[in-house]
Amino acid sequence: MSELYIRVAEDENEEPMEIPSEDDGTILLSSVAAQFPGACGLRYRNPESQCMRGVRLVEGVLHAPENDWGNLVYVVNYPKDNKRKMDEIDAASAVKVKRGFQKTSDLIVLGLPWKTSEQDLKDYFTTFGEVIMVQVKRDLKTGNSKGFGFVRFTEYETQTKVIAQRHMIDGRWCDCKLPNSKAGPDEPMRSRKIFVGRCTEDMTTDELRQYFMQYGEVTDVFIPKPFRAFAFVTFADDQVAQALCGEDLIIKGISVHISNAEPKHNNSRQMMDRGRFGAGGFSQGYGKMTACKINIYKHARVS
DNA sequence: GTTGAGCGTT
Repeated sequence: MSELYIRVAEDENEEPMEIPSEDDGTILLSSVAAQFPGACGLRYRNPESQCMRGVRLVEGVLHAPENDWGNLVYVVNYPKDNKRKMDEIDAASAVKVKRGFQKTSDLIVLGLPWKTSEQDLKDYFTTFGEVIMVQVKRDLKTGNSKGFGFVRFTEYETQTKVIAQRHMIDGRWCDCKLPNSKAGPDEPMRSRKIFVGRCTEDMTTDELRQYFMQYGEVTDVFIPKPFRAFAFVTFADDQVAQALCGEDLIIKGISVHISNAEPKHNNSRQMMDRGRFGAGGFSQGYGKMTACKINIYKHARVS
């Protein structure tokens, strides 16, 4: 069995994507997750019983049912579909967050007509959902609009919908985007990187990547050399990283402890950037920081 | 009194 592709889809009715197998006929979970970030497994509909069946997953490797992938379309499993142990609830909710339940943030509205008022904005955006706040940015002296403003919705779904389309406001096409401005008080600085304590020397970056993939897209794994019994894992989504902090996870039978990765202190540019957010680099109010610091100082200096 | 890609006085 070699150079095989199996068809995988997000949902039974979605268009499948072909995923390559390994030489031994297995499929790596990482191959699936490369196309479907956050995927933690596969399932398929058994043609005989018409029931959904799970695909065997061992150490990040998916095994063909009856040693033959056949011509079926396999469906991606995400962690939120799994029954989870209590101590994994935080991680599961992290994925829920990743899959839609998120705090809203201010959106910048670009291209407003000069005449558009805040009331106009509110009237327009209320047609999409409940509006918390609108602003039109103006010249302080003249009071003239600068042609852009901000809006914030109650529901995250509304925000998603509004970002996805263009808007005709008072006769001009406008765009709503996530601002690239600095993290404000409503959007605290959050690391996408976690500190993985109590690692053993036989854990490889690949294995850590395979393991943490189940919680969300992993963008980096770093194991300091020489061996220092900890590692760093960076996720694409900071909320996944944050939700894992404080967890004790079992990797290769070993209980590792997850905590916040302290920002590096040997980079002047980062120090400058973090200055805006306070001395620690993170916003106040993170109860888990203490445990995190203890861990870091106990093990080693972050470098 | 103008303008048309951008990024928010408090």
